[in-house]
Amino acid sequence: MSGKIAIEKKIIAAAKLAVNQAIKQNTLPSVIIPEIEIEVPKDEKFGDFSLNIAMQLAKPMQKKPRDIAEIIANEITGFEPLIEKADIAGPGFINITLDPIWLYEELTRINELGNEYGKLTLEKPKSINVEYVSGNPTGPLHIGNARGGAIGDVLANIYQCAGWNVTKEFYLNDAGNQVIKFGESLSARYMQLFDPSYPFPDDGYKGVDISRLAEAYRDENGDSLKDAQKNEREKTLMDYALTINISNMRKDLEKYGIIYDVWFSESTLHNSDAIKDIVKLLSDNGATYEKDGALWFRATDYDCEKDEVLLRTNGIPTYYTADIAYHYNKLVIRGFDLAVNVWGADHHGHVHRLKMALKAAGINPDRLKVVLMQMVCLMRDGEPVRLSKRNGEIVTLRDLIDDVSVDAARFIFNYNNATTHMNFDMDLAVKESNENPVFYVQYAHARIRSILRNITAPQKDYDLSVLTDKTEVSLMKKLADFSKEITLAARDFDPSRMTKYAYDLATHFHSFYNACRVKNDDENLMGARLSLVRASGIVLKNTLNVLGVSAPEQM
RNA sequence: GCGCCAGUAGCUCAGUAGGAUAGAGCAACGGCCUUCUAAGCCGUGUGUCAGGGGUUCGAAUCCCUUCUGGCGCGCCA
Repeated sequence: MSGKIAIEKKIIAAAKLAVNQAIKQNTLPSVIIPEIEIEVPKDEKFGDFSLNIAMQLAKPMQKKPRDIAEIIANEITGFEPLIEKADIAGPGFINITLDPIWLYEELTRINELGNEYGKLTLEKPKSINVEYVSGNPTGPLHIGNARGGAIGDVLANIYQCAGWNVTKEFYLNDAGNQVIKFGESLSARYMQLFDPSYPFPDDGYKGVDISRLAEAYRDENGDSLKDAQKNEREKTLMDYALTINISNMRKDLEKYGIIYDVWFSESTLHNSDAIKDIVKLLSDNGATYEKDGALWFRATDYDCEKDEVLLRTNGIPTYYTADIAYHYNKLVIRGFDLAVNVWGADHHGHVHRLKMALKAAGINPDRLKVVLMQMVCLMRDGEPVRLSKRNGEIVTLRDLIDDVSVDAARFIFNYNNATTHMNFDMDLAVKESNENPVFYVQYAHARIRSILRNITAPQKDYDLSVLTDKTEVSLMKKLADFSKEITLAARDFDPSRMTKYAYDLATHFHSFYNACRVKNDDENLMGARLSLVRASGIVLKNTLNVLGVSAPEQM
């Protein structure tokens, strides 16, 4: 444990002791003490940390908050040597100013730990499965998958950094209606190569990629399927095309910086007893009934609007059933402590249903966390680009990373909260100009590396207490925030915290760079500043690693 | 109709478990390189936090309600 979290814990402990001491000495009345909160004030003139405990105690103690604050402030310095002073301000805040020595110690720690700095270690690491993108293999990955990929991959990295055992997983929807439709579409396009009037199914996939796959099969294998049974033709073309599509998805995702630990096929659930087992479990728990020849889940018993079909009249399980079996596999059979899914917001209706089915299966629904992300609106020439999957007009992940650097795409997709509708400006992203925040951050890193290349100083212990400039102090404070940012990003399932932190850190570094010259006649000052530059490089690079964005040596 | 997400500066968005005077970037204007990367820094101003109630020492943040936008409510996935 290092950084700001450790310091905050120390201050909270001291505050607790101070309150108890005052109660013991009868200077404050004896009441139940709420959990003590600590925060960093926005304005630096209010000190390093701020406590609001006096305001919270005002009511139960029936005293003025400022009076309580004064008593606590007088006691607290005696319980924690790092506290330089404790002031009272405003309605009753206790503002804590620390001895800056903690910042110098933190700087030393960063430089000692390097790549390992900020990584948390848990006594009992929990296991987490992060599932993201998870597209249908019936077509190429699109721009929405690109956002989900960036969010999920970074989220997984954050948990890794926070000390969890992480599995990155892709759920391949290679079963069900859409795959059958895929086969029918391929078959029709294949037949049209020989007879242009051959009918195409109304609800078929109209994308050009389908025609290309049919052509590719003909070019490789000739016209032998022309006279085959329809079923056989569909099956053969489907298997052929799925293999190609899945391999392309894998390649595109790797290019995008995403490497999965597990590719999980939905078809394995159908081909094993997994679905049968989950249906039996739900039935044994009394959560199902038969109606109209289908098997239903009593979702209305679990706070849902309506019941849901598990097995259709024709005996084929629905997507929902497969998904329940899949999550049973994750949480029970493979035993992950937590399953996190990144889904498009258009699937939000499915979240509660799935959780309730898990509950009916005897699993705590809180062990499933779904991160919903809003749709991406693609902008070109200042106008929204209308996309229609039905007509085959989509912008693919491959198109995107052919135009935009992977670094820019991953950073921009994580720059906003997942909950915000996002405008992705193609022109801006292609421009790769300084309007793009990722270049600002990478430039800071390149600058750091450049300084370290140009200036060398003998290895020795410098007196870091000469780092007193306003920009130096706030940069050191920002560096110490790293592990707290990881903790909060993990707590809130919010990867956008890390891009914001990276941007903020870059700003603090640039300000320092402009205010303080590293190269210096004062040997100690130069050495101390080099330590700060080196530490900034380490933390910035560690942050970029979590984001899966490169940290360039020069630009 | 019911449900989920959102509404903050001209635009794109932050706002840290309710905290002190609501902030960045872009756009506009002015300053800073004979010295470590000017893809940078510093300064100048902008708000009915969608509207209305409530909760309390304190609300952009929590609750209720109205309005606006996006999405969902299939024996599709």
